[in-house]
Amino acid sequence: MMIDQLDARLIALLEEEPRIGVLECSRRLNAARGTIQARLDRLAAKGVITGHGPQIDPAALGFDVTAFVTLQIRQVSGHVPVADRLALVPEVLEVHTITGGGDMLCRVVARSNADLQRVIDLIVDVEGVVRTSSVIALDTPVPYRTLPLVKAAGT
Amino acid sequence: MMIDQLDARLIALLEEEPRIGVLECSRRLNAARGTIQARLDRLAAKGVITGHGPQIDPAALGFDVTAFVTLQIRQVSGHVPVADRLALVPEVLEVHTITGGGDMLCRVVARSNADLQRVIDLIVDVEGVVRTSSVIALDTPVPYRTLPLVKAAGT
DNA sequence: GTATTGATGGACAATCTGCTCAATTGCTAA
DNA sequence: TTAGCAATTGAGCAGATTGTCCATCAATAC
Repeated sequence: MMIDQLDARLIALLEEEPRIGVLECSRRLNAARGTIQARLDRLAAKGVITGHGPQIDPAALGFDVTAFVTLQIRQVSGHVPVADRLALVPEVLEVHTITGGGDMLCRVVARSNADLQRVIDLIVDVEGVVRTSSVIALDTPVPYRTLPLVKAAGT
Repeated sequence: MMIDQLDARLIALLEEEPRIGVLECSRRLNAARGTIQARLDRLAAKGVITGHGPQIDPAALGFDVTAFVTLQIRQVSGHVPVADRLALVPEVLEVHTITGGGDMLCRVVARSNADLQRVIDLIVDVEGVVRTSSVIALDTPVPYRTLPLVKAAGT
């Protein structure tokens, strides 16, 4: 879907100050309230904006350790049942299937390095998982963001 | 930081239906409005809730391809300048330093596989980057989520 | 016994929302 | 050029929500 400058500025504005309402947005962007409302509805309808939920920092909850676990699975049964099992582990935040022989990559968090071992054991125990290899994220110089992308996409 | 059941239910509620306000939350959770407001303020103050901005789906903007690029950097100058340069690329959504010899892992998106080549070239061109190896995310059986973690953390 | 913290219920004015309407603008196609 | 369509605009309205007070109360810590 194509978005224009107004959309991009709207998203950027909401990203920076989410508390402001539609009316305030319209004032800041020099547009009518109806326009802003229409834009937001469209962006939501097209799936660009998937939600407005609160963003949670796992580290603030005590899950200081983030790791990326690459796992090799048995090809026989496919990856769906494996993904379903992985989804049951709360510490698994994200699962992707990736190129390179039906393997998967998942992002996990844990309370400590020792706790990470427990989480990894949970993953290894999943039926169909053959082997895992994990790397620990030491630091996150660039935390997840989409703003630059949105600005770049705004035509 | 410790959170209790009420906090967890509050976050879960907002995650599922972000549009509802504080008042509606208090009704659904059988608590006073002031309580909910205080909880939200505290969660925000403690850094558990980092923001309420709109969540953007890069795929809906035309960035259908997601890849994870592991990169090896020259140790000499450290990773900070490299991260700074990577942050300038809009398609780079996230950068971590990881275990395994000062390497980095970044998540990138692109409009197509051909476009991914362009993005990777941008990364390779960054001063200090020695080599890259990337895996493409074919599917995402479990998209990024924190809800199960929050529920598990709620004491 | 006495602070302290968090929860509660109530109140107020000011503001915002959802919704509708009619007029206007900008752009496309005939 | 002109007709037509989609988007934008400005305006209005009733109802709901917000921010911000306050006094009270229960549980906990000192």
